[in-house]
Amino acid sequence: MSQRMNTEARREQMARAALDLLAERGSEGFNIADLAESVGLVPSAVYRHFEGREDVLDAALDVFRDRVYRLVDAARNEAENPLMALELLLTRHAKLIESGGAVPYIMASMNAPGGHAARRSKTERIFRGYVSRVEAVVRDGQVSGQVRSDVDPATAALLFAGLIQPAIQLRHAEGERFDISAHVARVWDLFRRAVGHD
Amino acid sequence: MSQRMNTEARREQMARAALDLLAERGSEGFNIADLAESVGLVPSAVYRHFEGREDVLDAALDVFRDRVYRLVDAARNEAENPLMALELLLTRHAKLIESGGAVPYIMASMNAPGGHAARRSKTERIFRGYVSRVEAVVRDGQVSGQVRSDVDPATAALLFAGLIQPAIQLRHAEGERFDISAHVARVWDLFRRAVGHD
DNA sequence: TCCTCATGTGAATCTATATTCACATCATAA
DNA sequence: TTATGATGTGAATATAGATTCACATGAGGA
Repeated sequence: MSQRMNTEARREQMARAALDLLAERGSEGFNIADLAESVGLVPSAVYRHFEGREDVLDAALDVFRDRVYRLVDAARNEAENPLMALELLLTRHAKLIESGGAVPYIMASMNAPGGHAARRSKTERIFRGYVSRVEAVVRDGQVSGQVRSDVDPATAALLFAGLIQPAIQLRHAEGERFDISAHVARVWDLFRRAVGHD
Repeated sequence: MSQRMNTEARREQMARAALDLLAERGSEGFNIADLAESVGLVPSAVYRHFEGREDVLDAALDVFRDRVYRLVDAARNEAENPLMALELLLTRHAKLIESGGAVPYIMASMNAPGGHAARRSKTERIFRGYVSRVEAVVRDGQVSGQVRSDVDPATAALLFAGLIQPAIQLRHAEGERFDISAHVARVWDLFRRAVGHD
């Protein structure tokens, strides 16, 4: 028999493992058997801790949301000023993508139609939460004078999200051949010119 | 019995229908039974014209690719100058998304991991083809002097793709509430400032 | 007109997964 | 030490969906 674990710890472990699997195969390729195996258990054991497949995906999304939001908040706290916060955030996204972390994939495929309605609306909320956090940083930038006041913060926040999204696709498709950090550095210059003072 | 049709016409019809279904439900939710019904046939009839599900998806991607590329080429031909070509292309993307056309969805979910390897590499090629067409327009812009020469065309092309991608997500999630044409107009100003002079 | 092939149909079949269930085993509290 | 509830296991079961197959039918050429 495998190592026993109380259900709270097991849920946590499985949610993280599920997120990793989602990163590799997407929700389409995700299945209970692989999840169970990845934590050294048998498929039926998953049902000791989750109501079913959707419940697992829901928990994985919670993990995802916490990680992403933490990433934004950390960048905001650590940087000296709002623009540097966005730059830091962008480079950290790139690093995560390079290391194959789960965050990037989900961010990119969040929009997949089909699938469970509740799951979709959850990913929608997560994305909006992300964007509104970035939007807040943009507003900070306007207060500090780094960002032009005629820039619409919501628009700039969506543009920021767009800096990384196509790069995620290419990275996923081309792997190492696509130097995402280098791309991000170049596109950051464009973004700064777009929102900053000349 | 349903209307008979020769296999070439039927394949074409089914490929288009498949693309519409993909737009609604994604590849995860796409199934042969619904496809058959949407053209007034019975599931097994699909196999008269396609080898199987993957073959259908492949054909749908061909339709998708042709439409997208045509969109870029048309914008390039119709506009007076490269920057206006990009603006026209962007607004047409927005229109397509508003009308619920299939193009936007696939563009957005193209990166979904999992799934058939051949299909993935096909979507990758399509995306790269799209980006390199946009890249060519950017180069034109540099030649004509509208785009700064220190801008990397590949980077700008990816940024351009990023203008529309997050908007697709929001549109998909929020529907009518998200005014994508208005957003696109605002983000275009940012893009022009990023790549243009002054 | 009659034949034959291409196309359409409905009923199987096959397969991958999720899910359930009866049973086993371990931790721990009394 | 023993009883009990929580966790893990392996063998069913259930189901959705793709795929196959034998048969039907209609259009067009001999």
